[in-house]
Amino acid sequence: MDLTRAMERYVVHWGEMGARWGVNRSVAQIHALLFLASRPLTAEEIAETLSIARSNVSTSLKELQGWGLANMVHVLGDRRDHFETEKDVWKIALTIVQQRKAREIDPTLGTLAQCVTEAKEDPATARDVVERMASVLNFLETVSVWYDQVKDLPPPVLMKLVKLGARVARFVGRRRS
Amino acid sequence: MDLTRAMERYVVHWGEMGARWGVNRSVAQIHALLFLASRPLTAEEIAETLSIARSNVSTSLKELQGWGLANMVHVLGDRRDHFETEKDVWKIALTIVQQRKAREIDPTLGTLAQCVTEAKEDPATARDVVERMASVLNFLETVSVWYDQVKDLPPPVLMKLVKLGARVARFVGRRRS
DNA sequence: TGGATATTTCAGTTCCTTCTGAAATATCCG
DNA sequence: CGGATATTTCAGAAGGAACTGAAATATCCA
Repeated sequence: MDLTRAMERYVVHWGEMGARWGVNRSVAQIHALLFLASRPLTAEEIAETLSIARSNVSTSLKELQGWGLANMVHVLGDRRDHFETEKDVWKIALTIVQQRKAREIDPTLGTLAQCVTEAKEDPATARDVVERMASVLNFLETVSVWYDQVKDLPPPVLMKLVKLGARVARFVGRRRS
Repeated sequence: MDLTRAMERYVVHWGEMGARWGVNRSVAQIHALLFLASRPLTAEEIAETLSIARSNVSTSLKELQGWGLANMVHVLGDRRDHFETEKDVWKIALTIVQQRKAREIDPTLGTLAQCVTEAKEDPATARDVVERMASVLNFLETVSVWYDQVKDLPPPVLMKLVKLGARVARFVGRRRS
């Protein structure tokens, strides 16, 4: 696929952003490309457009599918697999958050809970240390519960919630200043 | 410093979490150690406790200070620099978000704005492509503005906001089901 | 001032992830 | 079936971030 200068810049930047957040650069670039593309793309096209090896595209697409960020679709009369992605930014963001929560936060909750339990039983671990561990656990649990409660809201409602939060913030801010 | 089993596990896990989010493992481990520690630590102590090179600790501490996540303090009668970190999890979280926003989101807003402008002027870039770029820009701007409005709230108020959001979510959820 | 202690810098090494190209496998269709 | 096309797998190469140890620098105090 031909990329205009602006599109190329977008894709490259997205790749860099991904890299900074622990996402493979190729994976992030491919996702950006699929997001911009006006039609599903074949792996071959992706490889050519981004100048990366065909095999790399194959692996990265698997990765994206695993994250729920790319779908395989078929075009009538074309044997090849085509790929597309969700175009609603809010939905994409929610998917990413959901995945990272499931893969990283939830296991962390488990580990931290164990650490706290173990630390409590161990007299060698100072009380204040245990309390700090517990405060992190509590923080992550709070954020986690909150996420589970808002995650199923449709994007427009979510948007309103955000704006509501901002309004409350302004109100509280005025009272404090 | 001596680490109990639970503490060691905590520190190691935190290092791994950091690595997954694009934070240097040593940096994350050091921050976790300082967070747990009941008193400021010297670089030497940190190096020994974590079994990493003294020079590595030096660099990592600089990094943490740059993020506003570690402070140098001095202990009476001790020439060496000691380091400590904020112990309030909410404050730590806000600091991290703030830093990542400043370093990554804000520059991205600039780049995206340029991409959109350029794409709009370029007839070779399809209209729907420009619109998708713009939707990402808009999304990041919304989140950004929201953050700027809530970032100065004291943690307890923030906590209430989160709970309020959850309540609204339940309410909306009930109406929809 | 000079020796001792503490810290930083940096070139080179190590380690790990990512990427490639070739081969293997799968799928399609005449 | 068999040739053509498409996809995946995987061993090795490349590249880059992180780490180390040694040397340089800074700081302190007798």
